[in-house]
Amino acid sequence: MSELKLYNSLSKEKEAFVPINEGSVGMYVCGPTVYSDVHLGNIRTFMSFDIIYRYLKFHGHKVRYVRNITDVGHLVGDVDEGEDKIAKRAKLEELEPMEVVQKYTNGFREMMRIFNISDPSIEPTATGHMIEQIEMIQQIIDNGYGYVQNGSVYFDTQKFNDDKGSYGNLSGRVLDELLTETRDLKNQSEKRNPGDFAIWMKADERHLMKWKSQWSEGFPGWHLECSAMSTKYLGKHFDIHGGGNDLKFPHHENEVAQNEAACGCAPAKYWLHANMLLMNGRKMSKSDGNTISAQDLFSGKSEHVSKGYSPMVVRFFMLMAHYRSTLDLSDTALLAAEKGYKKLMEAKRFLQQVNHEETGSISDVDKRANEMVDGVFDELNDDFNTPKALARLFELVPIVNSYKDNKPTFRDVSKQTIDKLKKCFSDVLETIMGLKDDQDSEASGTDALDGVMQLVLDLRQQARANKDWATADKIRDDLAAYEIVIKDGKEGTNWSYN
RNA sequence: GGUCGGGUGGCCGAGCGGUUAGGCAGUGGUCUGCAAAACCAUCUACGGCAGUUCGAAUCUGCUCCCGACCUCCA
Repeated sequence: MSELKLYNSLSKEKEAFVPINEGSVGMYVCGPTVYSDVHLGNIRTFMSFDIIYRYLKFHGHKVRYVRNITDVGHLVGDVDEGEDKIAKRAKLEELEPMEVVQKYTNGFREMMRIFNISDPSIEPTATGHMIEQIEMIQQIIDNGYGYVQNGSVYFDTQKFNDDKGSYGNLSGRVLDELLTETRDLKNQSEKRNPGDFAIWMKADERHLMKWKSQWSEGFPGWHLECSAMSTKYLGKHFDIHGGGNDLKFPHHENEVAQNEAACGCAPAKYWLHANMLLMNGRKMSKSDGNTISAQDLFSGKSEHVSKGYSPMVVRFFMLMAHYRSTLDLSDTALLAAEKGYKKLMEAKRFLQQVNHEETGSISDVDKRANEMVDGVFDELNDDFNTPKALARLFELVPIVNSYKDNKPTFRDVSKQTIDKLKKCFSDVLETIMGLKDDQDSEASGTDALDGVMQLVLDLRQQARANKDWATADKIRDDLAAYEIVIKDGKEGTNWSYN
C-alpha cells in the first residue's frame, strides 16, 4: 500500500506524513466562535478534519486532537469597532456573555453529534486559558517582539520580520505590501507600524468581557488563544495544524509569528487548510447572510432546496468533493448525493449480511476486486482524496450487486474476496468517513414492524400468485405513503425505507 | 488596488502530459404481470486565442469571466 501524503500549505507541496514522535500525533484545529448558530460552512471544515483525524487513527496513530472554542476576543467589523462579538450578541439577546457562549456551544456540540463528527480529545476555551495567554504575551514582550502602548500590547511585525525573515511565509504575504494596504483600524496611531497587530487590548468601561493583567484591564488579541492553547496541550512543536482557508491570513500567519516570538520555534510541521463551502457561487458566511441553516436543510424548508436531506446525506455530499476544493451547494447536487449514498449503503448492507461459502478458486473477479479495494486506500493516502475513494467504491458496487443477483461469474468469487469487500466497505464508509446507515436508526426497535411487513409481503405474494394485480399494486402503492418501498427481485420481495 | 485560487459534458465533481474518473440526470436494451431496483450498453467535456510537444483538459504566454484573502469569519 502507498504511504500517506498530505498537502502542506507551508511548503505548498504534498509531503509524506512523518510524525514528529513516532506513534503519536498532535493535531490542532481552530474551532468555532460561539456567537451564533453553526452553519454548514463550519460543519464542512470540521468534517474535513474529522476525516483526517479518523484516518490517522485508522492508520494506528495515537492522536491527540485539540479543537478550541473561541468564546471571547474577536472584534466585530466596521460598524461596532472595538466591541466584542460575543458581548454584542449578549446585549442583543439580553443575556450574560457566558450565557451566549453556553447556548451556542451547546448548539455547536449538538450539530457535531448530528453529523457524526468525532469529539476532539481536548476542547479548550479561550476564557479558560487567560493565564496562559497573559504569560505568552509577557514572553513575547520579554523576547523583544511586543511593546506596550497605553495599556495595550502590540506585536512588532517589523522587528520580527527583520530578525526571522519569516512573516508571511504561510500566507504568501509580503510585509512591505501589507504596510501600504492596511486600512485605518482602531488605535492605529498607537502602533509603530500599520502591520502590527494587538495581542492585548485595553478595554473601555462598557466592555463586558475583560480581565486584569499587568498592562491593563482588557482582553487578549484575536490570534493569541490558539497559540497559547496549542502550546499548552501539544507542545511548542507539533504535527498538524488545521483550519479553514479563510483563517490563513491573518489568523494563522500571526499565530506562527506569536509562537516563534514566544517559544523560538514554528508551531506546526504540517499546515492543512480546508476550502470553503459555497452557495450561489459565493462563500457561505454567517457574517454576510449567504447561508442556509442545517435545520432548514433537514426539514427542506428553504428556498434553496426542494426537499429535506438527512445529515448523513449532507455528510456524503461534502465528502464527494476534495477538502481542498470549494464545494457548491445546490439542490440538484444534494439529490445526486442522496441517490449515491443510498446505492453505496445498500451494497454495504448486503455485504454485511451475506453468507458466502468458500469456493476455493481465485478468479479474475477476485483479482479485480482486490486491486480495487487496495485502490481505495491509495486514494485516501493521497491527501485524503475522499471523492476518488468513493469513486473506487462505486466501481465495486456492480460486483456486489451482480453477486446479489446471483450471476454465476460473481458467485465464483472466493470467501477472502467477499470478506475483504465487507471489511473495505465498513472501514471506509463507517470508520473513516463516519457515515452511518440512515436505515439502521430508522428501522431500529421495530421487530414488530418486521413481522407485520413479512405478513403483508406474504399476502401480497399470494395475490401475485393468483394474478390479482389490483391487490398487489394497492399494497405497494399504499405502503409508499409511509416511505416504504417494495422491491420484487428474483429471490423474493424485500422492502426498505425510501 | 495588492496577493492567491478557480473556470471540466444537463448538474455536482475527480484528474493536472498519453489511459473509462465517479455520482446524478438522459438514451437504448435485459429482467419484470406492471413498476421500482439491479445489470449491460451509450450520448453530451475540458472559458477563448496562440505556443511548446510525437501527443495538452493537464505545460507556457496573452485574454475573458468567477471567487477567496487583504477587516471578525470554517
